This record gives sequence, C-alpha cells and structure tokens, in this order.
Amino acid sequence: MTDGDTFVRALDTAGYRLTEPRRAVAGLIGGRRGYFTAADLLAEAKSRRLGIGRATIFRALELFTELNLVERLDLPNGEHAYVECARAHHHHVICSSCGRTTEVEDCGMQAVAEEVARRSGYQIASHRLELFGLCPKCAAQSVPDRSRLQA
Amino acid sequence: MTDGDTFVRALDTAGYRLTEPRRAVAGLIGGRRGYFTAADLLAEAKSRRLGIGRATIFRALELFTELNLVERLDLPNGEHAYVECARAHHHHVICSSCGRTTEVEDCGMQAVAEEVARRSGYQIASHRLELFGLCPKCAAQSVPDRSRLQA
DNA sequence: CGACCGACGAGATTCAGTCTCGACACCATG
DNA sequence: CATGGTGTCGAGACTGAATCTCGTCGGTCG
Repeated sequence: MTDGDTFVRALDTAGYRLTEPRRAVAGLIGGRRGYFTAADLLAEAKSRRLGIGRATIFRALELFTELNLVERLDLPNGEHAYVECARAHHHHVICSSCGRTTEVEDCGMQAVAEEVARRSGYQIASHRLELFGLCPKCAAQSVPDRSRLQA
Repeated sequence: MTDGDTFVRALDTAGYRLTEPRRAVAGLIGGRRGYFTAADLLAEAKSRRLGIGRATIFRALELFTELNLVERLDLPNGEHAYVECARAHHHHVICSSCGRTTEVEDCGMQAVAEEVARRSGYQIASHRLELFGLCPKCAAQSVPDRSRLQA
C-alpha cells in the first residue's frame, strides 16, 4: 500500500528523527495488506535479519500511532492489532477470514453518537467502532451464490 | 447493582453448578458500579481473603460472558475490562472519569452497519461499538455551567 | 569537527492470562 | 449407605506480550 514515504514525511514534519530502524519498520508496515500485530512485524524483522529489536518495533508503533499513521484495534479474540491508515476519524471493517481491513467513513455514526448522548445523558467524547465480516472476495469464495468463479 | 441473584439463577438455568466460588465472584461483580478488570476482582478477592484462585476468577468470567451476564470490552488504553450486563445485543457508554458504564440499545447502529456494508461490499457479521465520555454526574462536576451545585 | 541528546538493541523484567494437576464436592446410581 | 464419575476447585507453573533498563550508537547542530 504505502511505500513508507508517507511515514518518512510525517516523521520529518513532526520533528522526529529519520532513523534507519524507523524506515525499516515503516517498510514492514507498508508491505502488509491487512491488519498486523506487533508480533507479526517482530517475526518478519527477525526472519529478514533486519536487526531490529523488540523495543524498537514497539517504540515505532507507538510513534506512528501518535502521528495517526497507524491505528490500534482490538480483535474480538482480544489480540491487539494495528492497521495502516491516514485519516483522522474513521472506522475499520475487518475481514474475519483473510484479515483484510478497509477504512470507512462516518456512515452516520455521528447521528448514533448523538442519539446515545441524548438517551444516556452522557457527554460523548469519543467512540470506537469496529465491524467484522467477510470481505467481498472471501464472501464470494465461501458462498459462491451469485458469483460463479471461485478464485 | 445486581446482587448476584441474577447470576445464580442464570447459572442454574443453564445447567451449571452453583458453587460457592461462583457465588463469590458474582458477589464481587455485583458490588461494582462500573467496569472492572480481572485484576480488580483478583485483588479484591485476595484482600477480602475469599480464598479464590486466579483461575477460578477467569473461569467464572468466561462462564458469565458465555451466559451474557457480563461483557468484555476493550478500553482505549488496551486494557481488557468487563461490565455487568444482561441484554443480548447492545453497547456501552463508558465514563472516562469515574468508570461508570451504561448500556444503550442499538440507537441506529443497524442502519450504520448496513450503510457500511453497502459502501465497502463486506458482509458485516458483527460489530462492536464503545462510546467514551463523561457521565451526567461527572460532567456536572467538571463543567458546572447549568447545574449550580457541584456535589 | 566535536558534543549532546535522542534513538538504538539486547536482554531482564513484569504482568495478564492460560494450563496442569491433584484434591474435593456433588449427583446418580447400586 | 457405599461407590463412582463428572465437574469444579486452588495453587502454582507456564506462556507470551509488552515494558523497562542500560550502555552504546548515530544524527543533528553548533
């Protein structure tokens, strides 16, 4: 998806140093199509012999999260995962089969939040919404009712 | 909130044994007003010298979750917490100040999910929504603009 | 070119959550 | 009432994710 360029620029803009390990982590993230866990990156870094330490991966993820380059999400099984993303406020649809994620915009959540605020009396400050299901491809493969080809 | 009675009845109905430790955990949960973590219960059980083991707490929580007596939620900081709740599908509003949680019903989420499905092409199977903000009391305390008393 | 400070890797550490195990309680038989 | 099987228990070992520490390295700026 992103080739890491966005990351580099964002780091630069925010006044962080542009170090080799950070580029490497950015590269690892860029090479992924869906969500990933810290352990995934760690494993890949190790297998590619990038020589990046555990701490560095976590530091980089923390940094990228802070810069809104990456977002942390919680899978239903309790795992913590990350997805690359750029926008400020949005949500993710996560394919429970292949792990692909897609960003979606508000889609009326604002109205829901307001409704909740009205009913509960709370001052809603933020919310998180995660949707799970099958992405078009996986849906086509598992239930090929309308599409006739399966690959 | 609940005094554990609901728990006892649910266990009974579902065919699970009504053991003392389970009652104890139910009691611990009942004595809480907001969300709580497994560690919270653990600590309280220990300080009260209830003699309940770690595993038992987790087993009970797992059981209660399965029976829809309790729901697991993920706090923004990544912690795993639980809230007492009864209904099948609903969401939680969590006070980021005092930790109180309130259940809210769908509030139009169904429409949002459908809209997301339409835009993304995904088959949405489930979703999770968590709202964070200030509960009426905390809001009144921190910004007493309309209410004049502060306690 | 030199010094400072942020970032680094390695590994120790912590902590939540799970698993294992032997003991025990409950229920259903005989 | 004795017996056996099943489900649950507590304790503690274990696992793996995440954090922290520390001495070193390297980028940046004077």
